[in-house]
Amino acid sequence: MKRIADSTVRRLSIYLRFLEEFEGRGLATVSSEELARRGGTTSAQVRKDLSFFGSFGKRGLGYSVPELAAALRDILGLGKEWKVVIVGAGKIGAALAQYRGFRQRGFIIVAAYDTNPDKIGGTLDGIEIRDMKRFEADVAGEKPEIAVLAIPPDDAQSVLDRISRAGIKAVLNFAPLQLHAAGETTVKTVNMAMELEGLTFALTNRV
Amino acid sequence: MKRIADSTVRRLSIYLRFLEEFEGRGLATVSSEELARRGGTTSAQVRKDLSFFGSFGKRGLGYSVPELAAALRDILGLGKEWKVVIVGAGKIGAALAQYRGFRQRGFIIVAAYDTNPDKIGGTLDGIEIRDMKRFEADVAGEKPEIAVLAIPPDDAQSVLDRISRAGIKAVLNFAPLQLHAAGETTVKTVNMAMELEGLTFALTNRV
DNA sequence: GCTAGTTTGTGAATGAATTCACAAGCCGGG
DNA sequence: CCCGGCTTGTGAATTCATTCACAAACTAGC
Repeated sequence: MKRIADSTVRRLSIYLRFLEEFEGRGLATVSSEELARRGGTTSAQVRKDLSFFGSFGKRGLGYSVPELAAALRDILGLGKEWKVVIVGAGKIGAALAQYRGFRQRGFIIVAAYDTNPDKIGGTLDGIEIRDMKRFEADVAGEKPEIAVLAIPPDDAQSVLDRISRAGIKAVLNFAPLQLHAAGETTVKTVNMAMELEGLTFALTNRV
Repeated sequence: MKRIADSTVRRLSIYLRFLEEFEGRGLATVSSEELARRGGTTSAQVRKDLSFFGSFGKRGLGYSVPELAAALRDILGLGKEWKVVIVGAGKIGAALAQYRGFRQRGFIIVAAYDTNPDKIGGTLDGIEIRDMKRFEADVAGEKPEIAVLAIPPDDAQSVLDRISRAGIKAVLNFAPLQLHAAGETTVKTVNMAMELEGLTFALTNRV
């Protein structure tokens, strides 16, 4: 398979969000022009993005909303449920545990892990907080596909290695730190400090 | 000023993080090669990124750690303190309020806003939760430069317009939604669902 | 003060992503 | 069943970002 750019995948997510809105409103078809307007891009971009995966529209008509939505869900791997574990039951972990967007899209949070004895045994919005000591054994049994890393930066790299060795191939990292993924593990980092600096750069270097 | 790519600005943030680590360890100089290795890029990329802003190194020697750190702080607009308001005192707002990385980098959270009477008057990690009704008047007086938008998606666009009209030119958006910025306001969106879909795409379309 | 060994800064070359532009295909009306 | 009006899908052109490669500049050692 041809390599697909990250930026393309991000846009597919955006298109899917609008398609689901249109689905809810019962619209039957949509044009690349309409999707582009909503998503802040161009119609050519929309068509090019889709063309990497096939041909989903009808000339003169546009795209069937439910068909394109289904195709995008399939492309993005949202056709199945994914099991997620949260590593780190601090404030960020807590915010993520209660985030409704997860379940809505088929992400099932199976457990949270921490090393703090005061937290272990408690719950986070109904999700069990387990001892990190059990991590490897639990992963071997439950086989979650995705880990969310929400711990302070100091231990983040070593815990990532542990997650990776346990066999989890996808990690969403919230530690404010550049992590190096081992083997075939994919890491996406969400870094608020970096986004903020993007803003201050824009404020400072205003034309 | 020549337009600088987002990707360049992100890398500058990363370099700065390493430089601060080196500063803490008392290292005097660093080469583009070393910065590249840590940041997961190439030495040519590091030098090119810096070259957009000037010439900071010494041939044969590398870069002075404190000098380059200072230059990057200056470029990224971190030389001053920025006042931040949090709009939405839910779980995400709470997680952000206690995030130490903010203050560390000169971001002062002046207040949080909400419409829920049960929350108004309370605090979030020592930060006052105010009635959203006061928003415009407060902004006119306190002049915060940055707003963090942490509310459910339904009202996000209208609240963004309100923020923008109140005169705030930079918004960090956590609502899972594509927002359209009015006028000269810059919006950066952090969207966990989108990042997760990047991961499921990678898991699904593994080569 | 000369030489060997580094490392920067930057044009030129390459590679990647976006935009252009238009033929091909579809619909609806008469 | 043909025509006019749309909209897709996609090569070609363009723009943007990264990598290459090397002269210029510096240090250290002798």
